[in-house]
Amino acid sequence: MAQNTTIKDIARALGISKSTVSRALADRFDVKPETKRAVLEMAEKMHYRPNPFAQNLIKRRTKIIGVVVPEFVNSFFSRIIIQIQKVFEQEGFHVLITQCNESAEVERRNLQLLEESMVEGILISVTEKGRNTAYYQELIDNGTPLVFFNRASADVSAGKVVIDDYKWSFFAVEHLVNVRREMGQPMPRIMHFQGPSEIDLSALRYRGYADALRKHGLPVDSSLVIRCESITRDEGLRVMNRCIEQGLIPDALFGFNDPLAIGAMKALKHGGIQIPQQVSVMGFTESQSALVIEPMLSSVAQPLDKMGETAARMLLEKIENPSAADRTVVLEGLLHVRGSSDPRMLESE
Amino acid sequence: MAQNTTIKDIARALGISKSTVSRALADRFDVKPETKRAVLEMAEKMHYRPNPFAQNLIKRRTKIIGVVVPEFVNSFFSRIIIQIQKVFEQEGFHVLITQCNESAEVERRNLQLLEESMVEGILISVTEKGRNTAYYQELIDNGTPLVFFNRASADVSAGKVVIDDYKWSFFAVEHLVNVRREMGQPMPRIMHFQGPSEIDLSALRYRGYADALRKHGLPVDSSLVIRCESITRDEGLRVMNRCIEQGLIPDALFGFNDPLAIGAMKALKHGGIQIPQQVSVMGFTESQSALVIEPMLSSVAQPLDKMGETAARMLLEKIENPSAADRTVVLEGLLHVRGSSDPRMLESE
DNA sequence: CTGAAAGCGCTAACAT
DNA sequence: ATGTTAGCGCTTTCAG
Repeated sequence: MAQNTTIKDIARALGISKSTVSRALADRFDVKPETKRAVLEMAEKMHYRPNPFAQNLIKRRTKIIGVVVPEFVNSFFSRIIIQIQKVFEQEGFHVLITQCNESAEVERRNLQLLEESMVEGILISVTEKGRNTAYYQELIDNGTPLVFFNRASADVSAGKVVIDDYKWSFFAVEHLVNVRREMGQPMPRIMHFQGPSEIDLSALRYRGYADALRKHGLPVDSSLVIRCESITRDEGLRVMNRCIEQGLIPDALFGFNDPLAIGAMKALKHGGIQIPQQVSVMGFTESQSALVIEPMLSSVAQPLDKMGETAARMLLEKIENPSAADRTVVLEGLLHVRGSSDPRMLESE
Repeated sequence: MAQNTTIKDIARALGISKSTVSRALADRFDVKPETKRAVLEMAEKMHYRPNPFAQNLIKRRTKIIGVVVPEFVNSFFSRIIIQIQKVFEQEGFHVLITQCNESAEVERRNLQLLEESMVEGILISVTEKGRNTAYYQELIDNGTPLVFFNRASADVSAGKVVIDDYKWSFFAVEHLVNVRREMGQPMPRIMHFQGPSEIDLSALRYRGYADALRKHGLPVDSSLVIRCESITRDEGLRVMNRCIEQGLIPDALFGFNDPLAIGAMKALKHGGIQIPQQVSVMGFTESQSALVIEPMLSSVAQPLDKMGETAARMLLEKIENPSAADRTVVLEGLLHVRGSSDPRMLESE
């Protein structure tokens, strides 16, 4: 950060006042065109760069927004962030990205960090149900616009961009029921690897699962609902291995997310169990790896680009008009049926 | 961004001068303990938050550093960034992250953006060979410390943290030669999917490949070296499919990176070719998917955490002492041999 | 059209 | 130990 030229330097070099320089630089109408040109030229020549801190101090704007995500090694949030950046950089905003490794404590620290940086708004996908709810509210009350995306806090009134997890879980499980019935199993036993209780979505996706079973006249058997402690491939592997040990082999599996489903597939394949002939597997939140595993994993894809862009625009609106109403936008998902659930899809892979 | 309390407000509330408040807040020794306590209490009560812009304006520091990466959907850079953030947040810095989608033009814009934000330093992994070299140099000359990580620009003198791509490519290919010879092929034909010419590393990894062949008395056959246009799974699939069509089936394949290798595996498997019995496959820059594909992909893992931390500390050093010498740290890789290259590894999967 | 002056919130001499 | 003053770089009245 070398010491830069200031408007004072330009003023002195041109023998005019710094107010005029400031006006010329701001392209105001009340400056003689020649003066304007002279200033612009000199500014160029002297490599003038406005000092954003002096500007912010006056304008009371930072032109920075903050993003808080639970993780970003899974490409899911990375893709959303790319869109967010695209929107905000177009509007001259900087984007401060923080991630909290699924820790509510770090999430809180990140929010504080952003608050201290005087961000003009925050986009957040929450880590744990409830833990920082009061703090989200405090931020909003203190005048920082907040928009939730993907994982929202039910207890806070703010802009939200989500997909209907309940609905798409329902569809996913309905597909599993149908496909197993078409394979000649009228009463398929469908297992669910449930997400951790700290994540709101776990309950939602479970409800979709349970209601789909009920709709099709299948019992909701609690021994087929297994609570996972984390949502990684390793956990999926571990949990499914335990099931296999106990002789608990279902006809289909609906995983809370792709990594869990893929881990389970690994365990099943290792145990000599045929996918999808013996067990149909379905993930959620389609990942890169869904197309790598064999057979390819059926999953619910989410419109990540749209989610990022919608959330970004919503925040932008809130920043420009703080009294704008809080809206909740529900985006559609997309059920991708592949070989892991439906034998008919195997040939095309 | 609500209008916050200022030190002036605190001073007025306490009937003292704002300098004293400032001193008390800065925890200076020359303030009466009671006064200090009173100020701190009042600050707390009034929800005082220092205005960073006023502070920066005086201190001439932004406490922001910028990161520029070519992409971050592949978890590779995400992991490095997490470490970078860890180091800098501990030191009270903010980290501005930008990604350029492998576009040199966007990279340049990002650098300008960071420069305008008056970042105190930049960590960069370059997108394209040569394209912005002059600009990197300009930034350094203008006093912005710059540290390259992973992909460095050979033409610029600056801190660098890399792995020895030549060496580890050499090892990777040597392994392929050995494993094929142990399988009874004295003169294995080893193919290389080369990275795009715009990436410096492409040439390095190719040299490692070629030299390993030479060392073991194998010819470097240019028909076995295929230049890829991008480095995605789809490209790997496309290129290998073309090879198969042409009846060009090697005994082993060394991919520029994991996605290319995985795409190739997909094509080979689809073509009914046995991995590793007929073709041994080796990737580079170990990815998540290496453990998902079957058989699991042999690859060279890079110490991402260490790379992030080392680069961050190097930049920190440069910021604190601009005259510090430019060092280049070469980190060790790790060759992970798995079932995609070595049949003996298949059982343990 | 332009200059002088005030002030954004804060820190740092310089006084006392 | 505290108050006074000046000033960081910029914008914005207010005069002319």
